[in-house]
Amino acid sequence: MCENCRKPYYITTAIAYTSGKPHIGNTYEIILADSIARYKRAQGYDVRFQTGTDEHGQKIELKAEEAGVTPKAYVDRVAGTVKEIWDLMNTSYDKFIRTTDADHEAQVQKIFKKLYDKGDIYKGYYEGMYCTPCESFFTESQLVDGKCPDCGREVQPAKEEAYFFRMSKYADRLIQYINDHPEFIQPVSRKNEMMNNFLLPGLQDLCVSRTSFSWGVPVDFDPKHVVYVWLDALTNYITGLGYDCDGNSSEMFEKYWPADLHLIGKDIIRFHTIYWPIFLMALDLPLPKQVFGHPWLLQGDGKMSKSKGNVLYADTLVDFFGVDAVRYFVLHEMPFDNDGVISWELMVERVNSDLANVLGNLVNRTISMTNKYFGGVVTSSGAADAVDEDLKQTVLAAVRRTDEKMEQLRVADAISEIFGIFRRSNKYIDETAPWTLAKDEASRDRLAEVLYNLTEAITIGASLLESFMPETSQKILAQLQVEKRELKDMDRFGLYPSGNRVTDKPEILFARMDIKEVMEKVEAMHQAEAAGGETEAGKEAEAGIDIEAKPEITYEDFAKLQFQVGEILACEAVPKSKKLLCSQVKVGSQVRQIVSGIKAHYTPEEMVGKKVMVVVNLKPAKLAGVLSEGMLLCAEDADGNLALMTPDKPMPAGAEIC
RNA sequence: CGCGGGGUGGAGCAGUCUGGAAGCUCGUCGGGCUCAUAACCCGAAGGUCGUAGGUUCAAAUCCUACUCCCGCAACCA
Repeated sequence: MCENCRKPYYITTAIAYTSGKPHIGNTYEIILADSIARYKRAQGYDVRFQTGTDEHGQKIELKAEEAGVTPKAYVDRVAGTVKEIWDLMNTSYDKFIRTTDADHEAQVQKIFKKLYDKGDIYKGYYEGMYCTPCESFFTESQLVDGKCPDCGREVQPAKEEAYFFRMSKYADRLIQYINDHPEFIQPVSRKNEMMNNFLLPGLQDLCVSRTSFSWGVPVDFDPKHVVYVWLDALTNYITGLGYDCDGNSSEMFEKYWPADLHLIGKDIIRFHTIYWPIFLMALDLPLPKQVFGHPWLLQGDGKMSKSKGNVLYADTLVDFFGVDAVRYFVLHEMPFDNDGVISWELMVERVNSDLANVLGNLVNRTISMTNKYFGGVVTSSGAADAVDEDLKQTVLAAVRRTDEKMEQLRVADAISEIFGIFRRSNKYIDETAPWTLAKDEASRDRLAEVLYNLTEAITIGASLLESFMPETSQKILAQLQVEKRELKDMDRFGLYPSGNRVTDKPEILFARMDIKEVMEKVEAMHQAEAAGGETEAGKEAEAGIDIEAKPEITYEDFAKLQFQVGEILACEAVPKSKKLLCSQVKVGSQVRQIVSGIKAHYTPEEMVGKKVMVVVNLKPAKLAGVLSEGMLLCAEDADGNLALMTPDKPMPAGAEIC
């Protein structure tokens, strides 16, 4: 039974990007990884579980600037928050790597150099259309009417020096590897996606350096370049083990590499199943055995928005429900390859029905009866009955099926199997009706046996639960006053020590919650945030919205613009577009067609008849193939809500605005 | 024809690859029980499996077209 003993098992999560506090969707991944890591340990593996943070890049540089701190100070703070949340969620990682760790950075530089010397990385040019004020490159297809999509100004063809990785060189080997290892990409549906969209059409070389920002690992032999994201981020999986590309890797690296499982979000599957394997091939290292792209956890009540205050964070949820309830929810509600949904209502429902009713109540009633009828002593009397068999078989089968599900990484299904034990146990109580047995002294042995079977079933179920809800598992076992049952001993029913005594004061594991009260508390919390002015939304409400200031202009500049009142005569949605409405606007004696991105805020019917503010001398442009001769002006709030500007008093169409 | 995912009883999902009596959890209604956290157990109602065709003895499942929803992309003049 110990065929897995001490076999190494290396599991990683993606490293979290330190641009801000991770929300519950990000937190899901570490919890999922933790449950797998714990289960593997229970199976006897010598597990190493690594997580961490990705701390470089332009976005962080900008965020730090906004916050008025150095990038390092900024990432130190966010990395601290990430770690706090990971710890709060009781995740059992062995290593928390940061891409700003000195040893990681040093190794990235060596790897970059080595691949350059080998000829896999070469210096080239990143070509495209460049907008100088925006400091951004765009491809032809991104341009709007030949101009910068951000600011609308002229762009110039430009080249930026950059280093590239020769992906094409290894493509055939990778295709071969993926075909030979069907289990490599999970779920398998993603495999075809990668093959058909990227590998088979031919791989582009990957840009691996940047000169446009400096917050990154410098290329040591060409210091105006910094290593661009993937070569820096992905290598954490090996540098965290002590890899050294000069051949002085640690023992730990030799032991744990290749990784058994990279657990990542479905959005970065491409990088982990194409670029990462190719980097490893270039370094002559074996490839990870499996990459699992898990789905996403989405908010139920519309899109997340900071200003709406409905972004869910793990620590907020923990305040309401407790750590294990949150762990249970995200693990159980997440389908294998579809996105899952989270909302306050669903959270309360799961806590009440699964945790309080099915599990908590079962433990409570079992212990209560044991105390009431036997002074807390659990005894196997041997007075069996036919109904016992089904209970035992259900429990033992659930153990096996949990194992099968975990083997397939179907964690949600594994938990359901465990809860099957508790559901069956509740039914068993009804079938045996202990309170009836208690009335007849003659059935005292039978009563003892029934309670013994229940206690045993719960012991097994609670022990299995350790990987998913460690604290709850411990609490239950503590109340039963028994050690955790090892996985290898779960092929038998009846190992609970006969004559053992359970606690005489059982505690409620999960209290039922009232949805109305919870929603009231949520509402109060949102209001407190808004009123406190501590959140960004609060500040906006109090002080108005600050937007990025543009350079001062002269009156001549201003006078170039011509504004007039326009009357909307007709309006219709632009076909095949999501945001655009096309209006016929009367300005003076002429009618012009204007396209506006306000479909989400106004219906075509609402538009008709409105007097609006029009920029009339803007060069006409095509939007979604439709000509637009001008622009309707709107006010926009921080959420992107739009309001058309209309005259305060009646004005004729064509009246000049000055 | 931009890419991808999805439409299964009131809610959330499984089943689709490998066609063969439509299933799970929650909710609702009725009943039972009283050890327990108004919890537990049993039963019932409720579904044209997005629409329309096709293949087949048989389609939620395979094929074709269409439609709606969600991400991303693209347009928010």
